[in-house]
Amino acid sequence: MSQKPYHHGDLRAALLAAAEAELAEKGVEGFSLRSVAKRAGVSHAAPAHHFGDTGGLLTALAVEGFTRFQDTLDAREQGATDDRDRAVRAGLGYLEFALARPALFRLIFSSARPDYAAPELTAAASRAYDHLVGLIRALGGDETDVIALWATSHGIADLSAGHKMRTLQGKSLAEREAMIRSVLLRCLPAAAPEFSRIPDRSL
Amino acid sequence: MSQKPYHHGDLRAALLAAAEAELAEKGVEGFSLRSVAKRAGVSHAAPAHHFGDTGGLLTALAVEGFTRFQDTLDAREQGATDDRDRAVRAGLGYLEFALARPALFRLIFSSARPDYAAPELTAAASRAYDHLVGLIRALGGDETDVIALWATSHGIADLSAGHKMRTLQGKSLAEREAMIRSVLLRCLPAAAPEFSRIPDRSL
DNA sequence: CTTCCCATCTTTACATTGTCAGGATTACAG
DNA sequence: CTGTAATCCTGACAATGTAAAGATGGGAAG
Repeated sequence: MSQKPYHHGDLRAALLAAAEAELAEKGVEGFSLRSVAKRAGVSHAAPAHHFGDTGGLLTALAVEGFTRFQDTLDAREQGATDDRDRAVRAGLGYLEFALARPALFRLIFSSARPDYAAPELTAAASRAYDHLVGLIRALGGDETDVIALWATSHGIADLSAGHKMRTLQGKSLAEREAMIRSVLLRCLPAAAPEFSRIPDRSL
Repeated sequence: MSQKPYHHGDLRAALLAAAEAELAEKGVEGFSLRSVAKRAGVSHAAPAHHFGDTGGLLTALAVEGFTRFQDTLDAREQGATDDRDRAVRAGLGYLEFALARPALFRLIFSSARPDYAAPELTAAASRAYDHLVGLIRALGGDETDVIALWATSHGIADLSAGHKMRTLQGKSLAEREAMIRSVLLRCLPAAAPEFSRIPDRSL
């Protein structure tokens, strides 16, 4: 049973792992379903039973990608000094994820292959969005503030993932973080006019 | 000579036009070279002589895409009241292009298929970047300001092109522009402290 | 005007890919 | 032990990208 069991046991998870590796190597545009099956050591038609077609597999992978995305942001937000710092850290997490897994980032944000009508995927995406809204609400911000933080974080992340923003690539990590911090701070709702020892959620 | 001349006359341009149509319909990920050849009414191997392979065609298309991108921004910048308004209009042009030609936008900013080492493409991209730097310089801004305006403009455009930012889709056009204007204004270098009748380029 | 060269385009061929249909194997309930 | 359904495989087909070799005609050299 250890060499080649006809029934894999947990092929679905194995295929997802293989798909993630394939994606990381070939990118979304070079992704091959048959190659994924080979990685998992299984026939080329095996994925069909679990995911239907290629879109189904990429949809499932996108769901997993969203949770990993959110995990990265959550990890960064830990240790924030206040709500303001927390929002900035979320933006830095956004970039960290895009640089660590650029292909997965592209899959969930810039690809037409996953089925965004799938309830699991819309749920995963909504969770991430709601989290962002929570960050802004804690600062007393409105819809415009949500757009500002999201767009700026996404822009830095997407351009960096595609190696388009060479200005940032040249800098050291510390210097880079400092620049991004100052950029993100502009996007947050105006700070309390006075030195605020007052609780942030006053309104 | 009007029915089927063996020599097309200007096949290269015809293929580029067909490729743009194909891209608009199928997207980058559904792009087919053979389908492009059919559109141009030519054999499936005809593009090879002019562009080498698919990457070559998409590279040439990306070059054309960058010039159209810049044209859209330039058109929007016309009629700006001052340098500050001009930078904001550039951002709105960024979005306008992404919404008008989402697939072309993805091709030049979020695809791995064009060859970004090709000198024509790097030149076209550099022109767009240099233009952005000029906008910020006119406002007395620095590198951080360039990143801020670019990232925010790109984020709004990319998320809108992918229909990810539903908040903006719901709004009317006027309301949408107003929100984006206020977001972009945050990214620009701090305004002159006093009511400025003074020429902007004083420094 | 004729001849020859070569850019242009076609035809043919092959490997790869996604998807479907049908068959083989195994787990599991009765 | 037996039958059923889930799981996985084999085989086939159309579409695709790419390379090789042939067909066509424009244009220069004589």
